[in-house]
Amino acid sequence: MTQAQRFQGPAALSRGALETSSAATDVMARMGARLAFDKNSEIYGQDEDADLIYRVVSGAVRTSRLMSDGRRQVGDFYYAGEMFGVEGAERHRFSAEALSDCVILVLKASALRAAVGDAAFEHLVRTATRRELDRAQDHLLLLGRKTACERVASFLMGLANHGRSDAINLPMGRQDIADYLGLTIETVSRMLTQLQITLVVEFCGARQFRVCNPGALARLAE
Amino acid sequence: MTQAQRFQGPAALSRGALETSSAATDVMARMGARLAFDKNSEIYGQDEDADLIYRVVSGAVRTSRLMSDGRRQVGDFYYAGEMFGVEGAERHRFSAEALSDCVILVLKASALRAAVGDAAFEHLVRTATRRELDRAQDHLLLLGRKTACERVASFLMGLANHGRSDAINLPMGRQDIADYLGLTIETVSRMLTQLQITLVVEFCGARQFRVCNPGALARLAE
DNA sequence: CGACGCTTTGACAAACTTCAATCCCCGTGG
DNA sequence: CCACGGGGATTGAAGTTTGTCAAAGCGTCG
Repeated sequence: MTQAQRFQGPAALSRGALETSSAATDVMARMGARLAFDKNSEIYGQDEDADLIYRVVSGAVRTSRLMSDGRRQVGDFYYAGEMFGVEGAERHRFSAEALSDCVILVLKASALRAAVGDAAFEHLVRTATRRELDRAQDHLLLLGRKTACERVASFLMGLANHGRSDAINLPMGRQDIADYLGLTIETVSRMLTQLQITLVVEFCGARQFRVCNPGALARLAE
Repeated sequence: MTQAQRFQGPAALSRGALETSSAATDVMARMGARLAFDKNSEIYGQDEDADLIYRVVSGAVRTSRLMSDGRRQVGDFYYAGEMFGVEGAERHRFSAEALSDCVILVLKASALRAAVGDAAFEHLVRTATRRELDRAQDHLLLLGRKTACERVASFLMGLANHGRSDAINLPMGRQDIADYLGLTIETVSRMLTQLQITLVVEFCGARQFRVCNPGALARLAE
């Protein structure tokens, strides 16, 4: 919350695909603080206490870890409706930053626990941690064994499966994609043009695309 | 347990660094089946039910995931005293294989739960899942952003910190190391000789080494 | 309209992989 | 005890992929 900009009144909930249990969702909407973060501002830092629970209302968030020389690994991206910062740990191992200007619901873990009960809270933490682990393990295979083209294809497919509309928006810049995929922006860019040339996807502007050949994309992503 | 070779009578517990709570450890030793696995045999398969809890008695274990064309990513290695296969999920996302001939304690999760109580069991699963996630996240940075040399150095340092003796044994072959680090065996080999030439480590045979310059190793590993 | 930031493209360099040959243990059998 | 055989490990040379550096293009926002 180091960079919180302003409070906001209650607003309609967005409905993400990876929603948490509705009881916890309701409690967060009712009791949580609605904070606005500017693009690229830090939501929580590496090694900070993990005693808060976050949920994206609007905008998008990335988690990342830095090496001392500035190399960065992006852990994951979170979109409207998704919970983040819940990994069952005392302290965060990654920091979280706003990908774009965004609104985040924040609630103390202890408050949520009191509101929904121990069992429901434990279950929520367990589910969230589990989901983080699953994603990290998929990510491991991607970083360890996939080619640049496969990585980019996997990434686009993940986004495409996430949203349900035809035209898919990229909320993040090339540098964020590159740091997520373990590549450079130039390589990401080249692979994107290659996927366009081969008619797998089509871009209208740098931040919006459509999948033309889902089969080919899936085959490339493995 | 598809490849279990023979049952063994109770034996003294080994004491790994990453031991589970002693209550659970005792229960596993008392109630768990002691199974022997031959080198490279499968302990559990990808997408198998995760209703068993495993603990390495002797030998070592790797978890891995295969792509359809044979590329492999090793998730992690587990040594004597360590628990594995506990990720809080319904099904395993990685398979587990014996790195060497080894003895594994196996117990049904439901039996452990009944024996130690719900709270202790939940805590154990939560802790184990959390540890998996931590390791996966470190691994992510390694695969996404470290050079071949840094990866090998990180790997050797991890092993060195694990054991406490001066001479450290490598229970796995070069192919396993390569698949863990997202490299080829040749690159691993080259980096190992480079680390020897620069007097960071010293090998006596392909499977045993000593850290000569811990500071340099840590610096390389970041 | 102009400036700035982000993205794309190109040429070149470096890192890593591939393929192939050789080496080195290490256990086995004479 | 020593020679032999075999699997894993190392080394070398060449090739491929990806990264680096630099320039140009494109869009957006004052």
